Amino acid sequence: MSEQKTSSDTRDRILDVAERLFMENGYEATSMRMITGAAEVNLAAVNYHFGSKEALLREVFRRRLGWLNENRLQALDRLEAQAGGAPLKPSQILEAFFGTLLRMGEDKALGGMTFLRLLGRTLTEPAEFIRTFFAGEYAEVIDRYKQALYRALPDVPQAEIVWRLHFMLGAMSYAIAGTDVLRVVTGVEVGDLAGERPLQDDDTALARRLAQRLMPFLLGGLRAPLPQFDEPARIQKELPTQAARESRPGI
Amino acid sequence: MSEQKTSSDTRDRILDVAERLFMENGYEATSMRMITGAAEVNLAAVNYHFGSKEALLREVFRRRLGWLNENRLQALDRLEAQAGGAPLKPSQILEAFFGTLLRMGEDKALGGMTFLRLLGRTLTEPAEFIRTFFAGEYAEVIDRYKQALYRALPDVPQAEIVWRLHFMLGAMSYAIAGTDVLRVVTGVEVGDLAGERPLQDDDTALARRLAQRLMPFLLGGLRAPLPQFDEPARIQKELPTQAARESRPGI
DNA sequence: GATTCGTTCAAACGTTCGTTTTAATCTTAG
DNA sequence: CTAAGATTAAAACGAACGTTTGAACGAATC
Repeated sequence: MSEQKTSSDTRDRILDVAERLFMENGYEATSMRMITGAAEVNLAAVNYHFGSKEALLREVFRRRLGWLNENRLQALDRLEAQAGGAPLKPSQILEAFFGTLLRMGEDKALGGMTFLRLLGRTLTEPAEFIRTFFAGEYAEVIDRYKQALYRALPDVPQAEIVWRLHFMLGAMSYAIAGTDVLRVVTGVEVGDLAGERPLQDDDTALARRLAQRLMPFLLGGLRAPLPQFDEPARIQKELPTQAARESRPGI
Repeated sequence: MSEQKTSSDTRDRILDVAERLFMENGYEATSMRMITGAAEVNLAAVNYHFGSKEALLREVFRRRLGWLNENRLQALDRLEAQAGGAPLKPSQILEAFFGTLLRMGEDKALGGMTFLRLLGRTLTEPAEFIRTFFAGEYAEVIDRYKQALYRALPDVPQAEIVWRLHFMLGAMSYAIAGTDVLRVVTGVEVGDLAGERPLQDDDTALARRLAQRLMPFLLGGLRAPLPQFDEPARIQKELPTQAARESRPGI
């Protein structure tokens, strides 16, 4: 029961370095020797402290996602308590979900933009153990927020809400992961491209600006008119079936 | 057997198999032996026909992106000719850009959803040779469409348009790549999750449904109200500076 | 029939991978 | 201090990686 409270310096240095290198190179292209070399620890230290490379990646995420999803649930709890049973506004829900994440990008102690970029890229990684891990980590949060959106938008078919949640996750995921792509390929900053003043290489400013621009976009997409189908007419409004059995990864 | 191998038979089988395996496993996690084994060709055939594994990946994309971006430019040419000098409607521009792509998902001869998923996933891969390749392939198309959007939305700061283009690419990229993630992790189809009738395992239907739902979302996001900045006031409308020096990957 | 040339083949190349082993070192409670 | 356990160090493991080699094949050309 008593956790070993070693708080090993080696352990934390490995996690910090792995977080950065996985972000820069991807999981497969990052070798144990690159990690232990950059962290200035022995090669065997990773297997000693974490067991395997896969377990290392999981731990890199666990220490961040634990905080993230806990705070997301708390934010939703707070909003629902304030509303006193009434449905929330979509903007409140998005702010709680995406705002909590984007605030991590401004805080170096929570991983900063390094972790956000890693997360954005890893969500599209096809490796099975990664998808399984994310599905488990996100199951509760996604389900809670989906239910909140169902209540907030009672006139929108639930299938449509699921799709749009999917789209929103993608916009944010790619926007985060892509800013670095842009930087590397072009050598300029996103805001800089269209004439804005350049960013100091301060991730805090990037995270804040990203949040300010992403939120209106997501809200506009979420509340867009429903699509017109060219297929034979079919029921647009589904029952709130308990089909919420699924769990899926999201950012 | 009467089946006769033409000189390009091996080459095409390698490309088709590589396209599928890169999509399923990612570039790094797909070995030459997996590819040549599944294609039932000799291990050395890849290096003989393409030169290297990197060159193989580039060729997998080149044969599809050539068609895609050519058709995108033609679609834009057609619209601009019809408009006779007047700005296009944002919906027309999005339809030309994203619609052309999504139509590839409905056509097996153009790669179908397999290629779309591969594209969506590869765009976030951090390997330098991949980013460099995409930047070159997309430079002209992105620039043309960006200019069209500038003209279509003269009151929106160009920096904002660049950001929103970025968001739209992300929503589409992740939506495509994610449908398979969803299928594998949960064993159910996206539309199925919220009570819709299940899809026959027909990628054509998935591509069409995706397009019908994505387009209103993107349009809603593109036309959303501009963000309010909490930073000191600064100029919102930039000059059409020739900062269009950059080229960047997009889906 | 012999020659040529593009293609396929089996085998091996050297390197790097994640992991394991065994010993040395550090930390700390009795 | 000493014994015991936790951590680090150095070296090696077998497997898999992308690539190269040199010979064999097959269908045209002379």
